[in-house]
Amino acid sequence: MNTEKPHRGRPKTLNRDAVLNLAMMGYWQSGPLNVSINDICKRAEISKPSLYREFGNEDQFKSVVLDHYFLSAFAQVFAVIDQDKPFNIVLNELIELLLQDRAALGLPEGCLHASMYDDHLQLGETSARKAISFRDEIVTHYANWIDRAKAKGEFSPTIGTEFAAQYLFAQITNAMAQLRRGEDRAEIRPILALALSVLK
Amino acid sequence: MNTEKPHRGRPKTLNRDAVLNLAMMGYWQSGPLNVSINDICKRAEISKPSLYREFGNEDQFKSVVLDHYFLSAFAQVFAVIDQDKPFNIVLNELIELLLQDRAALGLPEGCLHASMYDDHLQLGETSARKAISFRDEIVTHYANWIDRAKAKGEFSPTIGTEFAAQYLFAQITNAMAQLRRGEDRAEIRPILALALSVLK
DNA sequence: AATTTAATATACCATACGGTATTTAAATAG
DNA sequence: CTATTTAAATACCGTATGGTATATTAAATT
Repeated sequence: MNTEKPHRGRPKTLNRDAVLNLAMMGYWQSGPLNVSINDICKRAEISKPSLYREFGNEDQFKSVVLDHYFLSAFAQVFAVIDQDKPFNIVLNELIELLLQDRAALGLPEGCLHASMYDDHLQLGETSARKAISFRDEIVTHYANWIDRAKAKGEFSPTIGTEFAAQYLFAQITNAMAQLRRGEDRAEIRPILALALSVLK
Repeated sequence: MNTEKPHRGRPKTLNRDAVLNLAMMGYWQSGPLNVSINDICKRAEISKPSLYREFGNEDQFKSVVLDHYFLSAFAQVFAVIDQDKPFNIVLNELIELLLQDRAALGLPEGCLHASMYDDHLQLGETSARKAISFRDEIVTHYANWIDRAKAKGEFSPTIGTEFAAQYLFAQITNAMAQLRRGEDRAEIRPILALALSVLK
């Protein structure tokens, strides 16, 4: 489906989605503070004014890239969590998803959102707020999952839901940071598994 | 004690220790990637050539600052661990030390070594190697502590020492990262406590 | 007092950054 | 064909970076 209706001026050649994908991969791979606008323009073969016209400034651009990541890459995590399976099963599937071999899929290590949340104090206002608000969304999603598990008697009612969700987020963020540092999956997996075993 | 023996040329006015302290605080506060040589020279009121003459290049300088941090700030951690007290007691004291109110002491949040280890892929060769080698030293120190606890029957013999030490390092690094992000101690403490409770 | 040595400060280098003023190209509307 | 609208590309701006060549200054030795 082509939604573009003929406009008046010179037709745009900038492929918004392609640029977002490329930038997402760059930030994901190298960290959101280690890829410059110049880099992105060079790799996307567009001019800087084109990027600025389309996205505003660097801060707003990063924010949109984070949106893009959240929709395209993070959705899988929610898909696993939202399954109607026993808590422990889903937890194991989640660990496997997070620690799967990325190189084989052509994807960078770690999690772009985790990196942006980690660096949010050095980011611009727009992207920092977005990173924080996505964190809240993720934690809430975890909390809903835990509440459902509690209702099914699959989760200890003595652990507060909100706290358990924050704990889950902290442990997963930690594992993602380890991955991004290039640590070995074989070392990360048992650490994450042990840390999350207290929720079983 | 004044170890300086009269040299031939102009006497140096650069106070090496003062510069190292100042740089350590800067890197500790803002992260090792977010303080420039220009910044440090301005704040220390020295010229750039003076700093380069004394320390080589930025990478080597950061490496020496990390040494300085390790000696001056990290020693407390080892002091707590090396106490001859029951494992659980020492573990609690360690948590308290790590999560003490830094602002009251005029110290930055987080841990400079943890930050440098976290960012070691973006650092120069010398400082990256030092960060890694300090990590190994820390993990070894943890391992020795755990072995002593095992000998006293205060630590489960079913958990591998090396793995437990890595787990400890990962959890503490995680808590330090949370502190540096400005998260609330009241949220961090129970997370760390729960994660480390599996070692009891 | 003249000379040597080493540390200092000034001023600069090339490079890269985020961001933009200005010109040029491509389409539609009259 | 001309005017208008929109997007593109070139070339530039000010600022900051890590790093250094050069000149100057201050002490110790001769």
